[in-house]
Amino acid sequence: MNSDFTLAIHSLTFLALQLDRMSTSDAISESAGVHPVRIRKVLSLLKKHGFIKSKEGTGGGFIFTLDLSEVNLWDIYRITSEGALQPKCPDSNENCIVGANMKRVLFTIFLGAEEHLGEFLKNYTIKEVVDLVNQEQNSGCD
Amino acid sequence: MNSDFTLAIHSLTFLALQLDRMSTSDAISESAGVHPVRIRKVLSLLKKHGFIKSKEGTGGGFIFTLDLSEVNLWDIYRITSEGALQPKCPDSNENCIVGANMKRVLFTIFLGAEEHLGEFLKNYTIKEVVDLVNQEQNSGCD
DNA sequence: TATAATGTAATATTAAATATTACAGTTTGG
DNA sequence: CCAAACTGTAATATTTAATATTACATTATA
Repeated sequence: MNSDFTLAIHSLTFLALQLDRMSTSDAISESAGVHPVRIRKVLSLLKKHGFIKSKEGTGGGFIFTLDLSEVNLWDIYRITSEGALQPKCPDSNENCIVGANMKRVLFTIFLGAEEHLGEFLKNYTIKEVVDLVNQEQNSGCD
Repeated sequence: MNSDFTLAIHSLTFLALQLDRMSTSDAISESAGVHPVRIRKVLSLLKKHGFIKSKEGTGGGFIFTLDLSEVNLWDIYRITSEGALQPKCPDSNENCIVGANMKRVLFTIFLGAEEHLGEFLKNYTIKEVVDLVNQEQNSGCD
């Protein structure tokens, strides 16, 4: 799995603490420790789904559009990483009953696993994540 | 996540269909489409946990030691891939409240997610996987 | 109209997964 | 007892996936 999912969570949490103004991809990337182009890529997905809006030009950036408790981690997972749990099996031997069928069997099992994971992730909205971040010791300096 | 987990499932399923004799890493690797050295590495983990035993030398190989319904996918996951769900966050900015705390918050959430996933994986034993493989259309040729 | 931003494609770099090679140790059968 | 067929494991090479970088078009603002 790539880390688009956690980057999306990080970005939305960042935006959640700046609800009154736009944040640039540069600012978010500095917080997350990744390249700003990546932030823009991930956020363009979230924008498509209406979680945030963006504005180009001077004073532009990204800003939350929904209520913090309207966006949960399962929503974000599906947008950024659906199917990522699926193992990338090498082509196995079609002449062996195991090789010929294991891929499909695993696909079915992992599909169920992802759904199950979803039930867990639905329990966390961005609001909860923000609360957890605030509860942690380190209050940062900026 | 690497595919040691699915390789382990594949290997054990292979062994489950050859309960009366030893299977070599070469035979398993042909079924799974990976290098035999990798099979030996993964199986050495399963051996440590008593799921299988091995024998060196002519006529040697690997063989199941437990009942098929004694080994479930959560057992196998923990042995081969525990912690693999955890995202590998880059070092984020300690001067930002989000950057400074997100890593710990995500760690906690993903720990719970993995536990939750475990509850799902416990429902599948190797016996069930074997049944599913047999139910699939393609019966192989070997 | 210069500047500061997003949007996105193309390419380069880095890191992770996997394969390969090499070889020591074990068991078996001739 | 020795050659052949295995496992066990470390070291290295290769491939693939993730990420970063560059480049530049587009949009907005002052």
